[in-house]
Amino acid sequence: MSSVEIALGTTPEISRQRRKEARPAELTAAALELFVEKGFAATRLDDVAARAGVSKGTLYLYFDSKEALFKAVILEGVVPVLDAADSVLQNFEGSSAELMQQLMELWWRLIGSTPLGGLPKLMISEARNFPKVAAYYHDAVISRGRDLVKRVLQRGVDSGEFRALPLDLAADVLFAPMLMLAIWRHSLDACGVVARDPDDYIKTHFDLALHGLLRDEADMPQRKK
Amino acid sequence: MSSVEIALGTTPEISRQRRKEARPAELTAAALELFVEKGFAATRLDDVAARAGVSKGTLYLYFDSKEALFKAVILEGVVPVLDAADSVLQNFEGSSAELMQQLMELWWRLIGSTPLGGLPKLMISEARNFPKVAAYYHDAVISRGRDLVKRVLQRGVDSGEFRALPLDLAADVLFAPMLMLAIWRHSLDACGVVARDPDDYIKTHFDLALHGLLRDEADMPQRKK
DNA sequence: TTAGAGTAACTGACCGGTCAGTCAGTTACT
DNA sequence: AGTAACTGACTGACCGGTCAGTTACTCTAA
Repeated sequence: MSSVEIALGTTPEISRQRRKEARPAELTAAALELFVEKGFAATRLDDVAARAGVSKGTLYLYFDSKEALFKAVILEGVVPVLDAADSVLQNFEGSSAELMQQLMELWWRLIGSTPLGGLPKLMISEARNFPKVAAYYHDAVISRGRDLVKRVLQRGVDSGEFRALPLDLAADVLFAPMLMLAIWRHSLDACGVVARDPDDYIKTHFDLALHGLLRDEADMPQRKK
Repeated sequence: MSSVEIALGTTPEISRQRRKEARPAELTAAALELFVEKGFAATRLDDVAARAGVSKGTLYLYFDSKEALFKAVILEGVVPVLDAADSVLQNFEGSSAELMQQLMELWWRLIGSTPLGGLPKLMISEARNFPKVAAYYHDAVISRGRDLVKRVLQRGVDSGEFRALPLDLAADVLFAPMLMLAIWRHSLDACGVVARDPDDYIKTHFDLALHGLLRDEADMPQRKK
């Protein structure tokens, strides 16, 4: 017994007491993966528990029901990252184009490319089954994210860097390709179909968002034609 | 009995014989709605049958299993529209910008805004549960759609109208906002949250796609600063 | 230091409701 | 009378949720 503890090293308190604190996060992490992979209804709680290394009974020590687990998965996730983004925006010095790029890369690094990147797919799939949770997610994540993008756009418009555009609409349009990239990864890409390179994709998105498809109209007529 | 038939009008063959042909489409239409709303696993076949106005037993006269019904829902849908788009592209005379706008509006009118607009959400949600179906959908719909967009882009590049860009990536980036618009409608929008106006959204997307965010760089320096 | 009482954390067999899938029987048409 | 189309009660597997029992740890007292 005690020999085992010693063999494990200098953290004998890791068992039981300590696990009790870690368990909820372990369980929601396992649940996030499986909900994203299979959907809420098709995920069995036995599997969630097994992936977290416990039995189903233990799961019910920490969450009242499958739905409570789902809520916890959604609620725990993203808010701190939005705070981080907020402060980046606050303190940034430089062009608004650079700022926008920074924020999109931040999002991809901290959310899109991590397990949290499954949340958009999950929320989209289940919104109509859990309208209350969807409403929370909308207020706490979506509209806050949209505001963030809008503020970047406004900053660019104010400085004369960006054209004036309907901010709400432009924010959604500009973020849509990022969301689709994350969604792709957790749906068709995950069953061995494509695999575009995320960095190239983001680069192209950014190039298009800034300059558009058209060749520069101002010097088009001067050249020829 | 026969009085009922007469009362119903001039199509007495509408019952039985005639219905037998119509049934599969009625059932897949009902199934599409419910699969999109609730997801595949959470949809009960009793409900599908009820929405199509028949009993569950009848459903099994036309489809071997729930999974077969799902496949039918996916397979029947979109291919004819892609053919239509193909021929628009073939015969179009005018700028490539106009062509692209035409095709996106066509897509929105014939797919995005109709019940078929739920397919992207459905396929995204279920791809990993039905990798075979996902592979078919990828080949028959996605990569064909992407090729379509790529050909429009190539046309624009050839005529000197568009800048040269990586076509695969640009096609995905440009279509992403359209997909997100359709997905939105069937997830968060459907539980009374937002409701951006689709026409305005598409207009903004198109404006951005062509011109980008930046004010025209060519005459920026000339003006001031 | 250690026996052993006390307890927090965890387990997994079990229960009951739900639902995909079946089929003997019914209905509506020829 | 014959039959194609349809029905809905039924069944068995599955899974969310429960709880009596087990394990691993702590604390106390001799």
